[in-house]
Amino acid sequence: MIYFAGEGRDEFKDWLRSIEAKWQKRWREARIFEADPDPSRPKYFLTVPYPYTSGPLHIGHGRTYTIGDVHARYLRHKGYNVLWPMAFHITGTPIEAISARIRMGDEEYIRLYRSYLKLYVKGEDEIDRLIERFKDPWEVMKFFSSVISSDFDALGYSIDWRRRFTTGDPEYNSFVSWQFIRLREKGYIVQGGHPVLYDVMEEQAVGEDDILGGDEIKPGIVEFTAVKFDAGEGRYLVAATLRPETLPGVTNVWVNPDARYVELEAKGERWIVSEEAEVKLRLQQHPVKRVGELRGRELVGLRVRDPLVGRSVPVLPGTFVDPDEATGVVYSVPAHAPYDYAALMDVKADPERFGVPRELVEGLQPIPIIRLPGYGELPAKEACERHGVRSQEDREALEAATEEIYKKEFYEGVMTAGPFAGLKVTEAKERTREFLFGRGLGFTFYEVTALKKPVVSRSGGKVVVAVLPDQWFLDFNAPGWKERGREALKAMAIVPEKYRKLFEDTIEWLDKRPCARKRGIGTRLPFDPQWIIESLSDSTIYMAFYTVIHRIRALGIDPSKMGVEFWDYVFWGKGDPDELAQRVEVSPEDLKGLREEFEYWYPVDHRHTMIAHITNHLTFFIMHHAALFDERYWPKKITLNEPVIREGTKMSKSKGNVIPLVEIPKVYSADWFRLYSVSAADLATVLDWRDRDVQTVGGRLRRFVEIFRMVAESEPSGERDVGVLARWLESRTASMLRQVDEMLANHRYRDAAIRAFFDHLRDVEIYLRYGGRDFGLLRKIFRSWAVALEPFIPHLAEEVWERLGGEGFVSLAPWPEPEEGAVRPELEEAFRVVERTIEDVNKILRTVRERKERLFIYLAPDWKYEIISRLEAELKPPISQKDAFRVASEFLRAHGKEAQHLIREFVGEQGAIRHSTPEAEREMFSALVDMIKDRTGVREVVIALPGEGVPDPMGKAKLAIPGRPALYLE
RNA sequence: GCGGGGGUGGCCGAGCCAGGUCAAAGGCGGCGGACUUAAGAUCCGCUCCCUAAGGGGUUCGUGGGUUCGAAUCCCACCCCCCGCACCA
Repeated sequence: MIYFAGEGRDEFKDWLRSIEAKWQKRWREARIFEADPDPSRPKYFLTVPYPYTSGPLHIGHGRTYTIGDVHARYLRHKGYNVLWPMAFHITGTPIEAISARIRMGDEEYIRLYRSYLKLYVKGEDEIDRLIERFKDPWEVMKFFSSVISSDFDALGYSIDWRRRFTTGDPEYNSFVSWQFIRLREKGYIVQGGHPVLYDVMEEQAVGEDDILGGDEIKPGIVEFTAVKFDAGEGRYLVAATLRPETLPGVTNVWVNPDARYVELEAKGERWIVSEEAEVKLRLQQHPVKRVGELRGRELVGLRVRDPLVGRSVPVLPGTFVDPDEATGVVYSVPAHAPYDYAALMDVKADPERFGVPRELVEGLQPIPIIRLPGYGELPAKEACERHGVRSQEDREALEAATEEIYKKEFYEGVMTAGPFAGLKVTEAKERTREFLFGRGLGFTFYEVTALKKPVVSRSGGKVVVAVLPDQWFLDFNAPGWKERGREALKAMAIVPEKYRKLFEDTIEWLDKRPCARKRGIGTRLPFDPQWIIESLSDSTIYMAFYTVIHRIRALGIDPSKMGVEFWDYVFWGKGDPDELAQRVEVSPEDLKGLREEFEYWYPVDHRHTMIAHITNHLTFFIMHHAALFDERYWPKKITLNEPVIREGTKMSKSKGNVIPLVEIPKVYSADWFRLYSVSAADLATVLDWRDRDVQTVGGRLRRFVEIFRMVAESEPSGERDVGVLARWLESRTASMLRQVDEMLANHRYRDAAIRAFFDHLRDVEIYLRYGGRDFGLLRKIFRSWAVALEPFIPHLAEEVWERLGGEGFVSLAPWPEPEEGAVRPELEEAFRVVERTIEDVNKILRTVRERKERLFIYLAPDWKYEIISRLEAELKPPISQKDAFRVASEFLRAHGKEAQHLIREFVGEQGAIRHSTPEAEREMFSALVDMIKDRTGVREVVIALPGEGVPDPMGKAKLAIPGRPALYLE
């Protein structure tokens, strides 16, 4: 029979793959996962975020989608009409950037994409052809969405593909336009200034992946405080600092003597800054005009006045000053800034060398203004000494010293001078800024920060910070929005619950968020079409789009005719459907059908994804639903899973240890992967992909198939096994069905997979080895077992189901509900009693280190079970000996010492004596004699039932207690 | 720094919310055995320390506390990981 596993490993894998392909085809042909409204059944709308189609997915994605699929499949068994749709995300810059780089001939990228293509297509020619096509972003997206959907099919995901779309489709654009128009009407969208990284050459904003060195140098934006030092006659030397609170300690101002400075006309004033700063000021929306140029050294000796305490200080030369950092002018606080301290000492030591008149610097002394625990008056001096700073050229040592002082003073320092004396540094900093800004004496100056400078874009342009004056924002702090968001969250289930706090905090922390960019793929802002809606902002309520897109397409509605009224009607039920129908050129019935389908499926019952999405996507998902929909359409539940790592290390492109999803069915198999990825870790645990463990799961899977083969090929004898082990296995099956049901309902996927597959497989093995061979019974068990296994290993389950004569697809079979009384706890406990006894025997054997041939097992007499039942019924911990003796007094009278011994045992264990019924224990021991022999290695096992007169040379029998028979080995 | 999550036996990892059945599931690794010409696969046993009969001792980051009883609750401390945005 061809579908059975062959002998070798590869044959088994081949067989698995062949049945997987077979069932995938059958599911597709029978369209069993296409979900349509059915008022007769409860609906369940499950979504997992659509993938971004810039490259192949990996097993981390696979874990998340598999969990979603397991849940969808489980709920179909529970009678739900389950909708699980999928689409593809193409919005934003990455896909466009890929094409741009391939067009530019970027070797690194071409190599990367060739390696991706190799996963899917054969032949260098074909790869070349595709790379050529990838110069068009649409082709990138088309290719990857197509292969990703094949990957999903190959893993057996039960997706309704009719609703598939991409976020670049015209219908989607119309939908997102509606969303933004309505958000704006509600006052949730505002416009304002916003700093961004900006390529001076290309004259456009850049993201991290547009920057050379990309993710390694971590480019960012930092806020300096520009401080205007009055040079008289309307001229100001504009210094910039990260520590405005140190202004009271200023002793001088530094300029780089060799750098070029410019004098700018700004708001009726003259500002002096470095030449490099000029363009930055302009980009940051300061209208400036160059009116003069000068060398840094020309400024030396100039006296300027600080705007806070009004001290007159000289301008001095500092070679450490970088003209390309902020304004290229810094003020000096030698008491608290190591650079300033070192530079000041340099100048004072040898003024001539710096071309400074001695009298200009002679009197300059550090001015302490911050008290710092653990330091003296001059923390900067101490830090310089500790780090071995010899001059202002010791960059490395100075950086270290600066970092030390900056951090310490920021968090621990207290001002001792100036208008904010007595305040903490953090507070003084804010107050100083307010003071300066309020009086026009300072402003925020944005600068690029990075681990390595200079920061240059991939196209070679210098990257600076620009302020966009007309950036569009989602204003999460708009009146009422957050309240609704909090309410929505409150009503929602979060699984695992421990992540709820993070959602709550994220909602609080949300402020204005830029929601559009000038580049990339996506939907244009309807009210300002030069902007393209940013990719997280256009993916917040798209689950609603799934409910109708397939119908819109089937009806052939022209996207350009839809307009806001169309979506108002579909989602809000607003407007006159007859009139609208005419406008979009469909029948009123068809239009109403759209509305009805939306109403049927909404709200989203369940969204599953990875925890990384909490602080962005998922919170927006909640917020936008809160903004645009009625309470009854707010999402009901979010479940989350941690990521996947491999052999203890993170997967990353650079390490080359990423396992692409497409390889899974080739190297392993769909069911194998599914079973492993669900059983190897809880939702809240990082899944460590270990090949050793994966192999173990494969081995178990194979064992399952072998047993199934035996069962399926067997001729049912017609004779029913009524032995205790058969009854035990039936009970185990019933309890498995109950437990797995409950576990899956509560998203305990790992526990469910272990119980349904591994534990139950072991039970079946035990039955086959030590019990009977009632194949009729086993067939029955396999049939309900197949349903419980179907969410995890759907292909194998279908095979089992079909082979055993199940009707239709097991994927659609109802969950088997065990009859009342099908679970027999006393049998299951009796089995455990036997297992524990085996452990005891082995412990004895190990301790005595002697070969023993024969094992006597003496079971306790009925009256001992009666004592225990009585005590259990009447006493709860803490249990005193006195109470126990009182409760069991009649037994004490009847059985004396032996009863006393038992009661003491009970008190000692505080009632925790695990046992079954006398009948079950006796039957089970008798039935499992062979298992006891196998596992202990003794040749003969004698089960001594009470009163049977079995020899008891050591008088052990009286020590027997319920759940723990007495033992004698000889 | 702020916010969040954690620290369990050689390793990974359950248990902790609802304290007792916890020397602590399961897997991996290791050791021994069965099977086999052999290897692999599979199966069985063992795998903190002591122990010549199922016993005892010491363990769940560290130190205290609550309790008849703590891996589980409380306090303090130490250490690790993640997020801090306009980016998918």
